[in-house]
Amino acid sequence: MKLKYDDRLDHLLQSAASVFATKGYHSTTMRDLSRESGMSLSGMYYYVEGKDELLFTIQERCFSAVITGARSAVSLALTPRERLELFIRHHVTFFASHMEEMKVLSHEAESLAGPRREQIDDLKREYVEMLLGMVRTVQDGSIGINAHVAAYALFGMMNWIYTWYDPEGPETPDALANQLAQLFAYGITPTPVTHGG
Amino acid sequence: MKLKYDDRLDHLLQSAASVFATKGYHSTTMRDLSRESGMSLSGMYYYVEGKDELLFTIQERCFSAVITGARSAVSLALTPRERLELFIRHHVTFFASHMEEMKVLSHEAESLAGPRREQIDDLKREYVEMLLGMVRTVQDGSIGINAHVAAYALFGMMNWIYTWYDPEGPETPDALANQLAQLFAYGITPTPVTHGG
DNA sequence: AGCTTTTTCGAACGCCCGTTCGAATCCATG
DNA sequence: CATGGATTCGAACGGGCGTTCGAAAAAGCT
Repeated sequence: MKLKYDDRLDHLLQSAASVFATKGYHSTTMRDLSRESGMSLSGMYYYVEGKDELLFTIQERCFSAVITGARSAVSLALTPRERLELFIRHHVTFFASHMEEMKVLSHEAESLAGPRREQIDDLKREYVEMLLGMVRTVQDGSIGINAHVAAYALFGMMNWIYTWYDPEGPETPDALANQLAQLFAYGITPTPVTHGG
Repeated sequence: MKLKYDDRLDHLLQSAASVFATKGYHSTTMRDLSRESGMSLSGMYYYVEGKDELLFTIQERCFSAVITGARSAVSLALTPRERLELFIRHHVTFFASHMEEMKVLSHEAESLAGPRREQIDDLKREYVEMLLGMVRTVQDGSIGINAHVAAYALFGMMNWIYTWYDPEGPETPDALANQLAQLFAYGITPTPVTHGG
């Protein structure tokens, strides 16, 4: 039964992500996490080095999943535009179905320091580079909006989700993803032709 | 010399905004603020009730300035589209020229509690309602992107600025504002006609 | 059963936090 | 110079924080 350990760790990480998302990393105490996870205060230290390793592991696992998922989602695209659209839809639906972890990833980006912070920043660079490439390809040399500006604007409208979106509300994650993809491609102006998707 | 008091308070608020923006509200200690402002630890309490009043006042002043500025910027518009464009340009340029306060406003939205939190939330509702109205008017009954989704997506791409934009960098605040306005209106696809600005 | 390894946890430690308070200092006036 | 309100601040308090540690308990093994 070596699963026991991993299960307990997963449970702790899940509880921690939930509390971090609600109260914020710095206002969350180890005693909060103890209460939420059902473990004793000292018991948690059997699974984790300390509070910051908890945050790091949540962010690292979540970000890795996002990147892996994005690569796989995008791989099916036939055109640059479709690649971009699939990237957006993956990011948004992943976000909507992992709100707590994604909020912790987005909102607590500056809460880590040292090597752990750098490791997460490396993942971020990788992910940003991925989108930047797609934006450049779609723009294809045309000068209009700077690729960096466009990429960060897109991340902004996608990551801001955690401040207002309710997955249980009227807008399904898929519908939300579609609207953001369309908005980024064509703006609020209603598209003349909705291209299959 | 009654200006002395107001000047000292402004100085304290400015220092606090700077430190809050850099370290985050909860990781900032009153001793940090004492060091940055040059006042003594206990001396600050002559000007302010406590740490949370400091955050509240920063947010309240900043948000009020944003709303007032937006109203005035928008009042010159001739068409709904121009209203929206002026709103965006005002928000982005204000953001870029008050990065510290705006970061504190955007990033520490959940750091207050109780009546103070509610008062800031009231301002937020007012501001969101303002944009929502403009979006609806521009859309003019067309069904495409939900107005709420569009409005929050726009706030997302504008407020995300604090995570990546460097006002001293190659992109001037005005240029950034133009690009975001264009992006929201027409998407990444280069516009057939760039309308004045 | 006994022995070893894994897992739990109560109790405590040292530190730093926000805040208070009374005394010291400043400073415009009489 | 004397007076009194405005302003500053050193020192301290109580409390909560992250973390540690050694012993207890549970689980695995022969």
